[in-house]
Amino acid sequence: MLKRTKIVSLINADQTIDQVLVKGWVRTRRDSKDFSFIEINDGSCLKNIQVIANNNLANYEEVKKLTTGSSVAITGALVESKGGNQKYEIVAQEVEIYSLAPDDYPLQKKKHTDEYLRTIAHLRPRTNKYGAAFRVRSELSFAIHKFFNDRGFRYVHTPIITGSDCEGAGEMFQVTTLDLNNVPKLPNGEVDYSQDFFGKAAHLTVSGQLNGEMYALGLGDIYTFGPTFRAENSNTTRHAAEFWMIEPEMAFADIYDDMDLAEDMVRFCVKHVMEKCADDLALFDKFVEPGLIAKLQNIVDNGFARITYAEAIEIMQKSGHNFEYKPEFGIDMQTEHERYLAETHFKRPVIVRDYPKEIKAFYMRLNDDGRTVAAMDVLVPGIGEMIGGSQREERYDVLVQKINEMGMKEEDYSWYLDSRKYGSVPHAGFGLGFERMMMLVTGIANIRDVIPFPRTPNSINF
RNA sequence: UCCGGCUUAGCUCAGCGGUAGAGCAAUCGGCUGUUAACCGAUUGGUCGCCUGUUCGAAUCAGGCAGCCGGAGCCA
Repeated sequence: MLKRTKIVSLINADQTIDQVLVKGWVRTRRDSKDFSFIEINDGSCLKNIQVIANNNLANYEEVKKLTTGSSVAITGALVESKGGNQKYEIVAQEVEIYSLAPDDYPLQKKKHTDEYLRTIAHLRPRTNKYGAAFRVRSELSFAIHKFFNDRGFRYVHTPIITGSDCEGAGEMFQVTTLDLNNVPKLPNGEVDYSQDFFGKAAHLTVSGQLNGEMYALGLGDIYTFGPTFRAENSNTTRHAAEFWMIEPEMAFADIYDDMDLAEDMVRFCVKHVMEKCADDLALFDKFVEPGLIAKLQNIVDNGFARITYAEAIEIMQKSGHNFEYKPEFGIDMQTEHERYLAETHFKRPVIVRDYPKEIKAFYMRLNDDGRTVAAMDVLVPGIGEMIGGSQREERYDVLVQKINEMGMKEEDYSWYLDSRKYGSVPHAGFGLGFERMMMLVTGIANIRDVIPFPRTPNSINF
């Protein structure tokens, strides 16, 4: 019994083969006088394999009815092509038709808009662009695991459902089994969560960082890579309600180790995808973001610029550029500022560190100047903030003071404070939005197009 | 959530006060080792929804909805 061969193997074959079996979907069919050209794609690579179906096939009349989107299994000989656009083609000995796609198949042999393809997200993986995007997504995921694994980082699975409503990274989705039409109430009118599944209010995680820190302080170097949820009503090209985040955490590390790790990781992943997905990236370079490959090569070769927040403000003040919001020490940087730094001034990714403490989270380590914290953001051309990280405040007293200063409840963080109470060490980490790195690598400008089935406000189809 | 734009054939769009068009797709036919093949014919639309203005509305006005872009929030 002949085994199926994937098209990627046939495209890259080093010699002809007497008999092969390929299975896939018809992309296009062109009839000739005595035979028909059928292009088959099986998703194993961007390229199609061209099949010659001669009119001596037993079911040739059926073969001539093959439409775009139909599924077939073809047995035949892999031979050198007489045409100019491909090295090999298959001369069919047998064409088995699994299923004929009716004439209302929504994907045509032409370019569709991304907006239209979003309305048929269940079928878009059958297009060149989205096939390429999701092959890259897979390869980029693997690159992340490979990078950390090679460096001895342990992969930690932090919880998706969390009982702490104060992870401090945004609005949360509530998780409940209570009957929303008949919610149990306490005498004071508040919801009686003691009757809920967990006996208290529960939410979907917005970050695994606090949990990740606990494991770094036991295993040394760890990372998480999993889904994250934000109930923010954000309607932009770079926000989704459900996205994947990578959060490494290193014990015995400071902000400089953290920046090195972030830069090394991005450069490793970009290089990996450039090597493994060359055809797919070539498609993006041609149709999605002209200059993409040169941009990525620049990232691999030249690395990131590094400045402090104070220097960033100074650069912008001296730039003569007319900002809508005047850059001054103390402001939270706006999109226009981030874009100016990465796109106009440095023209490459830039790491900004040492932000004013007032605009950053409680767990970031207070610098010796007393007014900035050891936080760093990686700003990327075209995307903005791709990574946010920091050295964590390891001093118990300072951390408690920060918690109180920010009006948070100390008792809510008792387990987190334990890590500073017992054997506290300097440590650092960051969070990287996986989809934003996908946007960087593919040039795809909308986050909805780098997630298989994106979830955004008012949109949860498929 | 705020600001702006868009919504006409299956898809991409034109038409912008006088009663609906093109290209592509689809269907049929022709031609051809073709490359999103090519040539010809045919089919296909309550012009997003509701109200109003007008002799007359796809076209003007108001409301609603959906989508897109920008901003905020962030990853």
